[in-house]
Amino acid sequence: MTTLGYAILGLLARESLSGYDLTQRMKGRVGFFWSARHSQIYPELARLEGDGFVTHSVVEQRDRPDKKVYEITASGLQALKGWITQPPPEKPTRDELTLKAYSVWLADGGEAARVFREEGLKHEEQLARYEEIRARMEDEWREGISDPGSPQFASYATLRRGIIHERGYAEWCRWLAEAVGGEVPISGRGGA
Amino acid sequence: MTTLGYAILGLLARESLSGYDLTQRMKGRVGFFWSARHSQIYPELARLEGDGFVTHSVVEQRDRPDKKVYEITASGLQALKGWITQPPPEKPTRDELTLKAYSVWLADGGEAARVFREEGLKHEEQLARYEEIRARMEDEWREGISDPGSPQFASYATLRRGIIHERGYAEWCRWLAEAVGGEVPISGRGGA
DNA sequence: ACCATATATGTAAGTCCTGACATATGGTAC
DNA sequence: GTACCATATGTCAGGACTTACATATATGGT
Repeated sequence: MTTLGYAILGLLARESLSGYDLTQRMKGRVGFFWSARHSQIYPELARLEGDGFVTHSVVEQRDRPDKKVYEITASGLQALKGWITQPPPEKPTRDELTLKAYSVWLADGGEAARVFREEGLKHEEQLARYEEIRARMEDEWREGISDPGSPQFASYATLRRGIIHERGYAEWCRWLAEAVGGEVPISGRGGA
Repeated sequence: MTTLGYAILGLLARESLSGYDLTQRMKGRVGFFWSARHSQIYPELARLEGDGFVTHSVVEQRDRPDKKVYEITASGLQALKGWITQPPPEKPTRDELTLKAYSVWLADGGEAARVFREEGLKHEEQLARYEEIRARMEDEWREGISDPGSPQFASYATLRRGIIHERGYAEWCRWLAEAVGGEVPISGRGGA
């Protein structure tokens, strides 16, 4: 089984979905640190069905094309449960921005500061979006997020991972931008 | 050009190295958030040479096989410099442990706590190794790490990224292990 | 003599993933 | 009418990466 397979099973364990729905879920990586395109999802669903981990039923729709709704089987649920508590194989971290930082000594300080400041902003924006979702979760799911047996708790847990990740990344970008460039471009302080 | 190509150029900009040396550098990801095996490095070196970004000279050795030492060219250095200050394409984050967390509501609390506690420990150990290197750097390179134009500074910057990453990851693992399992196995407290 | 290890350089098969190509239904805007 | 978009499902070519295969030199151990 591939990790993508477990990602799909993880979504289907919460609710039955079509390939199209799965694709939408895999795009918005909120609360879900994995992603895939439909070109990967459809063949994987076929494989999962071949292995007996999911089944599908065709749902006819009036105002849009028919769809295949996939449901997780008992066998699929068992496979998923077994996978969760197995230590993941450690994969090498590949981060292009950090790789750029490794050669930042060759670059112009001002230009480098601009790049790291911009990237830092992106992470701060993502952090803000996550914090917003967190506030909503803590407000609307008060019971769910305190019960480790509920899917709401699990969603909250991945969201916390996202928040910590973005916070750390943004902090590092700010520090590096400051260290290489110094001057922040407020109103009339042209660097030239 | 591939990112791997820039990774290699980034190393060669600091010192000339053989394919074997590059492979060793790419294994120990300390201060360097990228990795590659020799089976990727050798063909990439050939491509870089074909593009005129590196050149090699054969160095004969008495007590071991001869080697090809690669040197970055002016053209290679230019390409590298241009790449550093270009915003990196955003790639989806794929983290298998976080994906497991997304389905943790299905798992046994005790088993899940064990996994996340163990993974947390790994990150704490890596953090300790990084902190050790940091202490040595701050001690031995006092001038280098405060000069953004020195390779020492760049190494220090990537190390800081590593420290922040491991610290955040370990923190999250501890929190999650505590939330799903609670009881930490001290001496004689069998969970059965 | 034989074996393992470190050094040193390559190739090949297979997997995962991306981006592009491909097709079809029905609604809305012009 | 026609063009575009959202829905819906697929295939295919190619790139990046991993694992395994493959070869060669020299040292040190048994």
